[in-house]
Parts: sequence; C-alpha cells; structure tokens
Amino acid sequence: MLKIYNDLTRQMEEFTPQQPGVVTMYVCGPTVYNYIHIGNARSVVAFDTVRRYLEFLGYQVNYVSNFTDVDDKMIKAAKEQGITVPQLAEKYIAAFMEDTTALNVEPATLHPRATDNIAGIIDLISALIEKGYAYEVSGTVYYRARKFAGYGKLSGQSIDDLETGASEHVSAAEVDQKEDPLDFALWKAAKPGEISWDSPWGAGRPGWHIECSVMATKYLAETVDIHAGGQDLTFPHHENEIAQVEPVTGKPFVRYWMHNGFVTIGKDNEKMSKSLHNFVTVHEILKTVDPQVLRFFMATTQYRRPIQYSQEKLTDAANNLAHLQHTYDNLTYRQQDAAAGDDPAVTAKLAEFKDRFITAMNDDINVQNGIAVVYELAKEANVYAQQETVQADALTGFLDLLTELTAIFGIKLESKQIDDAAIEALIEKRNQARKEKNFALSDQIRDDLKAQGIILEDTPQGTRYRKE
RNA sequence: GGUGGUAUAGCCAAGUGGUAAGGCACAGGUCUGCAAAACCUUCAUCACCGGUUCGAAUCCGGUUACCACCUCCA
Repeated sequence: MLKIYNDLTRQMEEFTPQQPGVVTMYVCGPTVYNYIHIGNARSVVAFDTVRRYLEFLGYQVNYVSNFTDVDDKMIKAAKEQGITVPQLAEKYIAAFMEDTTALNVEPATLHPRATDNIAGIIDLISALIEKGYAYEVSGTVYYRARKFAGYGKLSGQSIDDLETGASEHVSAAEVDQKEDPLDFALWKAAKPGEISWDSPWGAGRPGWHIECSVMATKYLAETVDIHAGGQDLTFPHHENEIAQVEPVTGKPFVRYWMHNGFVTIGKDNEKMSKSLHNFVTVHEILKTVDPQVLRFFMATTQYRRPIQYSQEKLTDAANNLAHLQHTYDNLTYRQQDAAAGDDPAVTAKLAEFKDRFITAMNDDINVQNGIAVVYELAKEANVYAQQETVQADALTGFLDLLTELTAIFGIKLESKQIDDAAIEALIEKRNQARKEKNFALSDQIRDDLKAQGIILEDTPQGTRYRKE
C-alpha cells in the first residue's frame, strides 16, 4: 500500500485516488522567462519519478503541468531582450521541453498556458467577487484573505502571524489600495504599453496564483488527487490556490499536497534560486554532463529531502550509473552462450527483489531504499552472469527487471555493444599477438581503440568491445 | 518574532526500542600476460547533556549548529 506524506495534514497517509486506477496530478510549472536551473529541474524530475512509480503500480496518471507565460518577470525580461512577451514565452517553453526531454522527463498529459485560460480566470475572479471574497480597486482585483476561514491551513500559519510577516514587505502604494496587507492580487490593472486582456475591470492580466487554480480545476477536476510543487510554493502560492477554489466549489481543492526539497549549492548549502544568483542552468550543465547522470543524480534522492549540488555528487552519480550500465552489459554479453530455458532459483529471486523494491518505494517514494534494492539486484545479476553456464531466460529476467526498475528513475539502460567488422579484425589480430606473447602489439591495439572510445574487455567467453 | 525541516563513517545515505541497509571514494585480495569489468574483504556506536528502559541512533526533557518559508522563486 502506497503511503504519501501529505503536507496538508502533516502526516503519512495511505494513497487512494478518488477514481480507482486513475490519478489526477497537477504540478506547478515554470515561469518561462529564462532557462530552467537545476532547482527547477529537481521539481520536474522528482514528480516525474513519482508519476512513473504510480504508473509502474498500474495507475493511469492524468498529469497536468502549466507554463506561466505572463507576469512581471516575463514583461521585464521581454523588454530587456527587445522581444514581445509571447515571443519570450515561445523561446523558453521550447528550451524547457528540450531540457526536460534530455532529462528523460515524460511530457505531461497536458501543458496548459496561463494566457490560453484568460476567460476561465475572469470567470473564477467574477465568482469570487460575487461571493464577497474579492474586490476591485481601480482596475486591480484583490482577494480578501481574512474572509476565507481556511486561510493558512496549508502553511500552518495563523493568520495573525502571517500579517506580521506580510506587512513588513508590501509597498506603500499597495497598502493604500488593499483593505488588508494579507490580500493578494487576482487581476492586475495594465500599465501603459504592457501586454493585457480586456476584463470587466478594464485592461489587465491575471495574478500568478489564480492561473493554477483555474488550470487545475479545468483540466483535471474540482478536487484533484495530487498537487505538487517546490517547498517555496507552499506559501503563498498554494495557500492562495486553495483560497481561490474552495469558496466557489465548496469542495476540497486538493487531497494530497506534495512539496519537494531544494537543491542547495556552495559550502553553506544555500538554496539555489534565481534571486540569489547562485543558479546553474540545465542548458549550461548539459554541455559537459551526460543528461542521464544529471537525471540519476536528482532522481535518487527522495523528493522531500534537499540535494546539495556539487561536482563530487555528479561524479558519484556517474559511477553508480556506470555500475548499472556494466551490469546490463555483462548480462547482455552472456546471452550469446546461454543455454535455452529458465532457472527457477533466479525467477524466485527476481520476484523477491521486485517485492522489496515496491515495499521500499511505497514508503513515500523512498528512492534511497528503492535504489539500494536495485544495487543488490545488480550484484546478484553480476554474480549470475559470471557463472560457467547460464540460462537464457534467467538473463532476460535480470535484464527486464533491471530495465524496468531503473526506468522509474528515468534511466534508460540500453546496449552499448556495437557491431563492427574492422574492430573485430583488430581484435583477431590482437588475440593472435597475445597468443604469441607479443604484448607490446596487443596493448598497442587496445590503446589505439581506447583512443577512439572503444573499450576492449577480455572475458572467459572471449574478447568483447563496447563504446566507452 | 511565527512556522517547518535537518544533524548517522572521507562523502551520500537507510534505519521510529533489541545490539548500525546500500552506494561512492580509499586499501587489500580473486580473476587477467597486463588491464578493464565483476566479485570478495576491511572501514562508524549515530551533534551534545540528562532521563526512561533489561536494552535507544530510535522514546522523554534540555542544549547547540545549520537550512528553508513567512516577500518574486521549484
């Protein structure tokens, strides 16, 4: 039975979707004004891993992740780059898809954009005004936070503590307009020259929080099973999303709230963020790092825990991944001389590994324990692949399970073996030299091939070769 | 000030009452002409103080340190 830590109740809870076999899941996506950094990618990867595990368990997952394609930062960045806001959005949405594809993230079932949902946003704001939860001041609409009794329930803050914090930071202009410092904007009046849409309150654009409320309820349901995002979105973003939806639908907005931990960087383990200017973009790092390594690095830490980003950690991830790849290679290589048939002992062991994996992952997606099972599976597989005689079905069984489980972490294990007559001729020549104990020549051949990225390995079954 | 989180070997990290999973790195070994890959072996008493218990990394009390949110941010 899968258990998930629900941030709303602050408890581990058994996960049961509303509709048997189907999960509705909404994950807050990026504001597309820049390349995503490792921190953004962590969230994407963490919940892609959750999704893949749910799918592994047999659920159909309706996964919606939005693009925030209009807001203050978008307007500012577009102006700086001398392009329009829609052009900026296109550019970075394409970059997002490119980066996440490289990280082997499954595309969402749907990637809606805020600007495609203006009508729905206006409808929801209107409904909130009608019910007395929102009010308009000179073209800007604010949400009346104190009106919603549940305000603060997600972040665990009492409304009075929030007020203390909030009041220290709002601008004087806003204080003049708002009834209460806690109130937040649903619709912002357009300044001259800014991108805007017509509304009952004049030209303007949506606030950030309202768009997710609209897209989640429109594309999934009035009550969604899982809503996820970074820990920094708990307040105010997710708190506000709840406040915007529940008074109108009269239903709980979300059943399970999940928040991922941060990527930290530097010796002080500070949060990586755009405002601290300590971020590394995925676009940049993938120029020198294998995307699978980056994916593996992020996916093998449980979503709630922080990850410290460093070169050393990437090296560890690369080593671990290489070990799994070698295991895959070792199994594949023995297929050539395997006997037909299966091995009941192996079959039983594989079932046991799978069970242990599920038990580990059912504990709030405990990927550390999950991957530990995979390493043990790899060891068992390597031991098996070194036996004098092996059964074809047993090898396939190991390969299938290894591939299936690593895929949940977003890792694609595939054969690195190649078929090349020229290389085989050289191997033949090298083996002849070895027979004649001409090791200078044989080592020369091996070194030359290595320089071309071809690794030779001598095994009891013969010399094999693969790409580095 | 309010709220939440973390503290286990050189590094990452599991572990919620019974005498410390797993991985990386390091070292030694098996195999190999030498390598590579794989496998084997070695490596910690769990931030600190006090308490409960036959027994605690795990429970209780206290202390310290670090991080995050309360303001745009995954």
